[in-house]
Amino acid sequence: MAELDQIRERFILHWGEMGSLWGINRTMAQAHALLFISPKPLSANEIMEELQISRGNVSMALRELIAWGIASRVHVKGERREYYTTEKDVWTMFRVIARERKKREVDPTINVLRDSVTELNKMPSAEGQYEREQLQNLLDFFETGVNVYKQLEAQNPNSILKLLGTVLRIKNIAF
Amino acid sequence: MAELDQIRERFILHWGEMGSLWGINRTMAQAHALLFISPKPLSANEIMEELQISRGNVSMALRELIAWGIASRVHVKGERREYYTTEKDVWTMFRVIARERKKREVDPTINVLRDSVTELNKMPSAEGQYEREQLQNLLDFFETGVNVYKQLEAQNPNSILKLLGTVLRIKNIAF
DNA sequence: CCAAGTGTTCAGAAGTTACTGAAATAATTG
DNA sequence: CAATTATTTCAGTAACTTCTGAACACTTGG
Repeated sequence: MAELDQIRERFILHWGEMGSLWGINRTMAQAHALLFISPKPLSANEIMEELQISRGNVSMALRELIAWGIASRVHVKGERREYYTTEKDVWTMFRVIARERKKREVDPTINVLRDSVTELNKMPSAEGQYEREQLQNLLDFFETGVNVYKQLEAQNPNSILKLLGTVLRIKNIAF
Repeated sequence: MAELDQIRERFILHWGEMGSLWGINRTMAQAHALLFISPKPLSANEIMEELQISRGNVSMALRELIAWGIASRVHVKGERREYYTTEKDVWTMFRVIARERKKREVDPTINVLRDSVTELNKMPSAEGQYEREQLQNLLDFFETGVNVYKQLEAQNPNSILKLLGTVLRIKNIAF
């Protein structure tokens, strides 16, 4: 049992570190890891205890996870307090994260690039030539990415696997 | 000309913000943006001036960019000081970034997951059942990702585009 | 309608990361 | 080889982010 706890803890700590590298705060990532490997929904108190953090911090981390769409409140019958759980299917979880990151990061970037290119196109042709090209290339890259994303978004996890399988097979033939 | 500067600045600031969200420090991302849209290599002095940051900060940001493999020193003939430039091809740039992030983030995660699953498999079968399943799923996900990455890594930018094209077409037939 | 349990918010404290500027080091040149 | 210029390093500080804990709000059971 101590063994199991140790493995859980290692995973939780690691996931927390990864979160930091990804611009997600450590506690939030840890709470996510904890919910992800817990067979049952947990109460705020249990999370508090497991992660050794304050009540307020738990409340904020859960709020954020819910805002991201990867955790949710669960009512347990006959229980007064709220319980929390997280998306358990890995593919769905990453799809949700991808959607959110696209919205927060990619879409605004595309807007900036599009506006910039439009502005640059209005300018005397000699000026800002190089800048125009580079920003256009970046824009094309992001737009291609968004197209691929949109196609994948519509698939269920199994279809995605099949598609990936196809890509890999094609590659093997071609090279 | 003021117009052009304004567009450059907007892009640089935005790229800096994106960097922060991605766990890359703002200055580093700004320096990268600046080099990316500059037709010619820039000296540390010029970067300092453009971004209004200290000499030391420029030095550190460049060191990091070089460590990531997306910027490099350039010797300009007859010039004493060093000049710096960045990978100008967008696809190559993202390939380099992907390789680096895989090394820093994905590989260590896979190691943790693999070890954890191995440990859990040694335990009495009833214990840690759920944890085992969840970590195994996560591991499978990352391993699939790495496989896809490895296939794509070997391609030149054009092949990647073709592959993506194929994927999108297949999708249209299947749905 | 009070006491106990739960959840939220937020000001300030603690912790972390980024930046400056000065000193050290290195490279170049007359 | 001394003077000049360029670059790196790093201690200390500034800026920013996260976390705590106390105040408040709400619910429920007695």
